[in-house]
Amino acid sequence: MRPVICTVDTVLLALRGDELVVALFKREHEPYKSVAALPGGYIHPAEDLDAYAAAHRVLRDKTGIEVPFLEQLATFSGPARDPRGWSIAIAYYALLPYELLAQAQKPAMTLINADRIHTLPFDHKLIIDTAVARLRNKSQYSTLPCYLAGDTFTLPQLQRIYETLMREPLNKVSFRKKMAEMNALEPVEDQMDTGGAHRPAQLYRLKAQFRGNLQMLRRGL
Amino acid sequence: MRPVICTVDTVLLALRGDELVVALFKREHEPYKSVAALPGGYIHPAEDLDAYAAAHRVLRDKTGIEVPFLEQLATFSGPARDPRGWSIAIAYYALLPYELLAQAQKPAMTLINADRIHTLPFDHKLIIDTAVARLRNKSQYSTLPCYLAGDTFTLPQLQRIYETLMREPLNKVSFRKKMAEMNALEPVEDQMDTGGAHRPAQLYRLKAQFRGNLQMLRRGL
DNA sequence: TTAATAGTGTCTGTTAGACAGTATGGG
DNA sequence: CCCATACTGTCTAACAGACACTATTAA
Repeated sequence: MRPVICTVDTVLLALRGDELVVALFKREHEPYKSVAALPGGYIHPAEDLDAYAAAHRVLRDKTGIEVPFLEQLATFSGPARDPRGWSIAIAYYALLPYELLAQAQKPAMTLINADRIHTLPFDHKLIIDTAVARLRNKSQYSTLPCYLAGDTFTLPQLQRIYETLMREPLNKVSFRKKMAEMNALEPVEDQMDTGGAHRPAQLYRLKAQFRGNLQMLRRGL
Repeated sequence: MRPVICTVDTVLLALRGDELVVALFKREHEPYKSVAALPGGYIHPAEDLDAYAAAHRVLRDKTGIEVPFLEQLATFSGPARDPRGWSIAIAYYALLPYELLAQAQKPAMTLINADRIHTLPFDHKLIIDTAVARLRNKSQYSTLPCYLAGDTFTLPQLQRIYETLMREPLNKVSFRKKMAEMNALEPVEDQMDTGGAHRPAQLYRLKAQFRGNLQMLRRGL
């Protein structure tokens, strides 16, 4: 009886303008060698404390980045998803600011629109679709989209991020009330947005206690 | 290099009166032989189409029941959770009406209050706590609690189930508006609740298209 | 008729959101 | 001063929930 193949796969997401992109990497090994696919790899029992640590390791190795947000998505399994045999992929999704992803550009990496995925090896299309659905869903009632902004950001910038994810315009007054209600942001003292010929906006950052975590709204946006 | 141990564990939940109970089974094998724990077992690659099918098989074997609702919860992993070595448990949670669970009573099965879990083998306390938190959370905005009622039920019965899960009284008018908004229930023709000396209630059932699925509310209860 | 619970209409306080006003920078 | 965008106060409409009223059964 052949053992079950145990892997982790990660969906690394960022916002490039108003486009949600996912990072694919040219595969170094068979199967599907040199085809673009989600970054993933075998679990290393000798090295990994758990699957979360394995996902972190995979992303660190492929991108050199310590991602600010990484969460388990779901586990995909079965005999057909991997030609090597019956396999398990514990899938994670990670969010990061586009600037961070762009400056760590690796030759094997390509960014593609996460809403227009066509054919990919394994069941990676299904995994990406699941991750995007989860991100869009959680955006309705949590601080999740903050991880797609930089370390500091203005409320108008953040609102544009939410609007892009939710694909609908949001009311400015309500949006600010909801952000205040979550109580997860703090103003950055004496700092303002660089910008054009107009009033600068207050800069904010996630409070330290919420970095890596999420804060939920009782009622969504 | 020893292979990763691949298992599924299932959290079988039911409402006994106003008490949420989880089914534990006396273990047949080492480790923790004859200790009560979550029903689970190895994935059988030759037999299981995927981990979901394995969870269904485990529950069928232990209880003889085809559970009406089964959903993946999360995957737990690491070197310490199982004394046999580095392991993965793909955890599922299942809901069913208490009557169904009670009539399939097996000698190895015990039902314990899901809110008062103390020590259990492996990380089964963590898995149960995660399942209960998920159930309570999804109860706020979905049809999930319907699977704890029988095939047919009245709205007052269903409201009591929601109230038990959410641990707060609900407004009758609002509750009914929300149930209507989800549009997932249909009245059962010409049938009324058996009961006492009072007006009988209309019986409802989940529409066929929603059995095994969930319907979500845009804004919670 | 009474008791008991099912189901519904009405009113009220809260909240979401439209709108328009003020604030504050550069040109 | 003008323009553009940030922020905020006000008003209105929608919604949630309290309350009470009607409906329907058994005894």
